[in-house]
Amino acid sequence: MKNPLDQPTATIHTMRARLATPDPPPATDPKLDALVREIIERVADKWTMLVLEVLEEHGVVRFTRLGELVGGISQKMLTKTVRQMESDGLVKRTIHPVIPPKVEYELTNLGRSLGTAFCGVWIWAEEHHEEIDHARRTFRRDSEIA
Amino acid sequence: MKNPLDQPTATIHTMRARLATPDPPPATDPKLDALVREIIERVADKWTMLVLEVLEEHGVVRFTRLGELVGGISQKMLTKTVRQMESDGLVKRTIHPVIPPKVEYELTNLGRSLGTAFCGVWIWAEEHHEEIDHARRTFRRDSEIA
DNA sequence: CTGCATCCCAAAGGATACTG
DNA sequence: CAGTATCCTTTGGGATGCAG
Repeated sequence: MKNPLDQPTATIHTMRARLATPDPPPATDPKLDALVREIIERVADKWTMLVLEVLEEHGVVRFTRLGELVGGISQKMLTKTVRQMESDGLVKRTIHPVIPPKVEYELTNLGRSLGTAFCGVWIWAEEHHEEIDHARRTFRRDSEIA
Repeated sequence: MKNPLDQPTATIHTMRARLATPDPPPATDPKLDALVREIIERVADKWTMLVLEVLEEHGVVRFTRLGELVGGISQKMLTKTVRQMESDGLVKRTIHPVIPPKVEYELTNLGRSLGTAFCGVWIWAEEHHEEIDHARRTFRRDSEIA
């Protein structure tokens, strides 16, 4: 697909205006949009959200335990995800210089704030899982007809 | 540090307990959790969220235009993403039997409700992008020291 | 033992060409 | 225009190795 120019796409301004902020009109700032979009691309990730969930639930967790709690994640991806989250300031990593080694992970305030923001999606999933299930069945059935 | 969201771990379970029935639901249903988790894994996807955003902003959009508005997505992924969203009941796909072909995409009510739920994350990204940026710089700097 | 890096293979994703 | 098919690159996952 041709991608002549990164169309400024993301327009959070509309949604913000919709919600509460009676701020000045959305003089769309392309740089801000690009920035926000980049963050969404990073954060809208399956493993990131799952790790976030687990840390939110369990507080301070060690590496292996974190992997168990997330479930179905490879060490490699867990490392990568958790490093990225750390670099973005979502997670704090504490190394205890003991033998055997002990490294603990926990959310930062920033991480917790993301968890809160994303909480709405968990609730959405819980409230609408039946609709989704129904839609999937209908879609499959319609596809079979063809 | 204006962060009204700094509550101790808002999770789906604690939220449920908080909002819904005050007595019985501390017991977690593993099947429901698995179901909800599966939905999160599907939905917590970069392209899905970006397409959702675009459709929320622009209403009814044709295929090519949708790709342009999302930006940086290949035809393949756009097709795949939009098909998956359709099968999950988030998107309605309308084929107009004309030449040249015309296929229009728009959100369903379910899709719009997800958009609303995810809106909190966009706002979060906008409010905290500076913190993230700072965290990244700090992380890089600290890494360079080592 | 814990935690992370490496190797290797499978799967996801991008670019292009082509059809209805 | 809206895809599908094809080819090729990039990324993710399992297993292993290894340092602390």
